[in-house]
Amino acid sequence: MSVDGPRTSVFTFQSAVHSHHVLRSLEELRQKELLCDVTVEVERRSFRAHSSVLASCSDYFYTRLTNRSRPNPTVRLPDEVTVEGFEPLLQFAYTAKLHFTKENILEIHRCAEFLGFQNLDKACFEFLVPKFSGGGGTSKKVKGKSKSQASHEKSQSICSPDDQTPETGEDRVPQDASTVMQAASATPSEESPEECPPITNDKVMQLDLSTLYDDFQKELAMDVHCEPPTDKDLNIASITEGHFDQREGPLISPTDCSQLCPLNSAQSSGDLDSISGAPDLSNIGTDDNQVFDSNEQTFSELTPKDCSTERSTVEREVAEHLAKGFWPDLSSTLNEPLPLDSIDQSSAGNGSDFHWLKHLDLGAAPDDCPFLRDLSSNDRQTSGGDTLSKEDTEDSPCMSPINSRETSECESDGDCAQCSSSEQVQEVDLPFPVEQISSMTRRAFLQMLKREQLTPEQLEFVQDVRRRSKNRMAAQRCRKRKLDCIYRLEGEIKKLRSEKEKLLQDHNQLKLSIEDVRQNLSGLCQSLSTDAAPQSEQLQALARYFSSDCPTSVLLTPMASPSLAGPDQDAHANSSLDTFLADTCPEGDTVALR
DNA sequence: ATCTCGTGTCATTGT
DNA sequence: TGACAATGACACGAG
Repeated sequence: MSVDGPRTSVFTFQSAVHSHHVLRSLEELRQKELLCDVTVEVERRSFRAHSSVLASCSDYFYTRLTNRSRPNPTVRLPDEVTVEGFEPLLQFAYTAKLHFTKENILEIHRCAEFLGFQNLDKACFEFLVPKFSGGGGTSKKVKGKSKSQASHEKSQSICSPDDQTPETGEDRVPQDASTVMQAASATPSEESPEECPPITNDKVMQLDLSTLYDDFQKELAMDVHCEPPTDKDLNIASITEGHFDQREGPLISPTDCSQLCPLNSAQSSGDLDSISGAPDLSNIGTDDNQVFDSNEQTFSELTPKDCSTERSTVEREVAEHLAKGFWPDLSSTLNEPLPLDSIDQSSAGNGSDFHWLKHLDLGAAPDDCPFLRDLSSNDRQTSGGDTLSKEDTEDSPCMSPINSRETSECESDGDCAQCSSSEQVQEVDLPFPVEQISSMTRRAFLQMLKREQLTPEQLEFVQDVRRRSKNRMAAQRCRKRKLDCIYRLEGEIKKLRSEKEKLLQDHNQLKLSIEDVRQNLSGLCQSLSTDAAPQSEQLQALARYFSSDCPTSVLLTPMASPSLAGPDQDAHANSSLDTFLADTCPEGDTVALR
């Protein structure tokens, strides 16, 4: 390995707002009908637009617009496309926001399918359409329920795939929506109207992939890193937000707040648990978002047992789904903490268990995230601040992994290690929140131990908690790395396979070329040997060679350069093959021939 | 009943 | 030498 000298760092500047600016400018241009170069006619209505935007969003427009030579074309859409379905899609193309209602979602879906609108089908319709057309349902994924409860629910909610709603006729369902699908397909008689109220007309949902950028408009995200860049480089532009506009509707029980989380694993539970202690999130929901003000109030008035004013489960699941879509790599980043030096030590008390939240600019947009907003409500209800009471830890699954989740997981099994750990928390009666232990810096931890004058029992417990917590996170990182490694290797395998494929194709191509050259040379030698009969023995041999499949080496000896004349040139025969080939063929072919 | 997957924990090793 | 991170191995619960 050689060292070529001082390493040159490569820096990358990436604007987090550029693409949004472009899109917004295009929308402004469209509104002013500036630079619009295409007219779309739908049901006798005309829409001016930019062909490049349409073509980039829709396969249909791509095909029609790229094949046109005439400037400023008019695209008349067939009857299959209606204004009701097309207008929101056009809006989406320019804003990344899809406004829809229960009434027009099917129409939009139909038009989107017809027009081949990208970035919508999987992310949106596969979930939303069956959701709305099926009348909604309750998620059976409720953490912490006893086995008997779960099996009871299972027996009630599971139905065969054949029961899927006829509107969709699709078997493919996103994994995260599978439970929804099952619930949605239940017959009305199986559903309690209190649990699954239908979504009414006045609930307009907004699929918003861009609004967050407004908050970042004056910010620039700068990734400065040395090559090679890694996936740890957080691109702020990948963060999007979800808007879930809702003016009325039941809310979910706070005791069931596991449903609020867009993630459906114990990990998510753990991460959400930690949110309750996050000061950054304590203000979530206090924003003056007009749409949500009423809900905030409703939430704050909720008692844990009061389900009468719960938000529609359907809407909640829709909101979850939207939020999940907005943070597509949220799950993948859950296990990946930021580098320690990137975490503000002042906020270390927030708990590193929710390090994934650090990937989000909560200060910029948390209030607009439906599930985070809801969490804040639960947060207020359950924790009420930094310190957690025993009641809190017992009642809500949205607590720290140590204090609550482990407790909630063990409802059916009272003597597991987690339960004993939880009980120990109560026994040792720590003078500080136990969730702080793992997130503190070592120095702060030691200072706290010194300050608090803990008993040996407390000390042992605290150190044990810290060790386990650190190890837990390390295990998560380790597994994430493993998975990343697997994915990377799979990618490399794929790449190598395609390279191999390409090389084989090249090989075959070269074989054909060789055959062509052989035939050409054969013909050439034939004609030469006819013209110069006395000296043509070698040429005839050459012709025989080129007309046969003999390996080149076999014929090296009789071969001679046609440029040489006279009997004494035999001496040069062997050495002149290269000259001959070089004269006859391009260099590449020479190599291939030999 | 069995398998798979995700996760927490422990023990060990290297830094 | 102690703290910590990484990782293999194991256990456990859920589906």
